[in-house]
Amino acid sequence: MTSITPAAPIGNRAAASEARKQRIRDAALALFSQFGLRGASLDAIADQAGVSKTNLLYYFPSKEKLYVAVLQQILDTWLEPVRAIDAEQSPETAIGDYIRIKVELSRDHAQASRLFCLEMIQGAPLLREDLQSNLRLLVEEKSRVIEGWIARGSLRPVDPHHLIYLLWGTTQHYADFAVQIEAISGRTLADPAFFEATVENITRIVLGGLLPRTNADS
Amino acid sequence: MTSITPAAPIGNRAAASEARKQRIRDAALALFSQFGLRGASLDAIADQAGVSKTNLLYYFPSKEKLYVAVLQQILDTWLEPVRAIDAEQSPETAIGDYIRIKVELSRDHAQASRLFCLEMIQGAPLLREDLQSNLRLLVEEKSRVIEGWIARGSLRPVDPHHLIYLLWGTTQHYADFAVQIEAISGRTLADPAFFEATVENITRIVLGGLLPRTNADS
DNA sequence: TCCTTTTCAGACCAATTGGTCCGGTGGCTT
DNA sequence: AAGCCACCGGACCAATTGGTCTGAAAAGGA
Repeated sequence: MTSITPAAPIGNRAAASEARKQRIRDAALALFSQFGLRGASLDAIADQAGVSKTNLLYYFPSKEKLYVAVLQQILDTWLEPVRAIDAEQSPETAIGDYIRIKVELSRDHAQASRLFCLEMIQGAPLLREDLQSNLRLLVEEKSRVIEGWIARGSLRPVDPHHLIYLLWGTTQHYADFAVQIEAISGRTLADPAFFEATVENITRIVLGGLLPRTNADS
Repeated sequence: MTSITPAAPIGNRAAASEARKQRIRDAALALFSQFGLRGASLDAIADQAGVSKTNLLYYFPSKEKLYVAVLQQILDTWLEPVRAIDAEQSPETAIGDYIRIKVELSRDHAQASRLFCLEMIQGAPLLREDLQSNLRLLVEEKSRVIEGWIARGSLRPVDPHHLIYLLWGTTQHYADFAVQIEAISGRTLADPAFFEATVENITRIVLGGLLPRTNADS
């Protein structure tokens, strides 16, 4: 409790320990994201992490604690792009940037995206509080930014909530349904051309719309 | 094997039997969609269905068989709206109708949507074949319809695949992430006003786009 | 050096898992 | 009436589960 972690060198001990914990978290993410909290066994996680089950339980005192630890590490990463939305930017660049970053996340942290999705499907028993307070406030804040754009005339009228849901749903889809997408189009976000096409098409639909433009509407 | 099911009256016996099977399937859908294949126990399913575990295993010889039976019942329902897309329709009504039907599905069959999502996240080990053959062909067929619209000038250029993914992802989102949406906006698709707002906003964004219309582009 | 604290693993445990066995019960045909 | 057979449930089983206990290396400070 009163231990002062030595700042500079980080004793070999602590470093190795932290590395082990991270290996365990990574293994847990891989298995939890595939089989869920109840579906993944500690044996399998310990095995994949290359440590004994006892050792795993030494670092994380229970399965649920481990699960929460993994989730927590994800959450911040996930909301970061939302926080970055700024009223000073033009809606074009703000939304365009957001789409690109979210698709990058779907490419680079697909497992995290899937675990988050799993947790939501199950009713988010461990995150509900967080959602109702922090996330809600964040969304309200960004909604006002969007409403500002609309009032200023630089965005056509739309309910900010539904816009945010559409952006979330669309971008997450490329991580969570990667198997389906690969089965259908034979491509993956790992393919740079497909990645760019994804960003480009989503952006074009959301910003420009699908219907041809007549010069007779607002 | 050689039994000929009596067509008209359906003996009390067979009717009760079928009713039981359906109750089991419903219970299985509820629990599988929440905890996944490995996370849901046969005990819990039998309990929720109001039958003994032995009786459940009498109708469905193994857990996996039951799981597949439930999935199969979902698949057709799910692809129905895609099949309905028709080249003769205008893209406006075709896409508008599709969005409305999918949001209705998200409202009325949220559990089915979630189970489908779970299966995808896990890599769809039981559906992979189906995806690579049937679904792929269906998507290719509808892609050509969309390309026809574009060629005809009634739709702005877009990659049909990404358009389909966007529609899937957005509409599914309201079922799979219902908890999140409720935590943030306090509304549910069960609320008719919220349902209409959802359909309306998605349609407006996809068809009309967000950027204000200048009279200086295609 | 000695002693405390951290770190780690093998043996073990009670509970739960998917699934089987056996014995019944009630409807339907002959 | 009689017997066949679809139907159903309680007892049971081997395997796996999350988690504990005991005890020993391996540091690190004195």
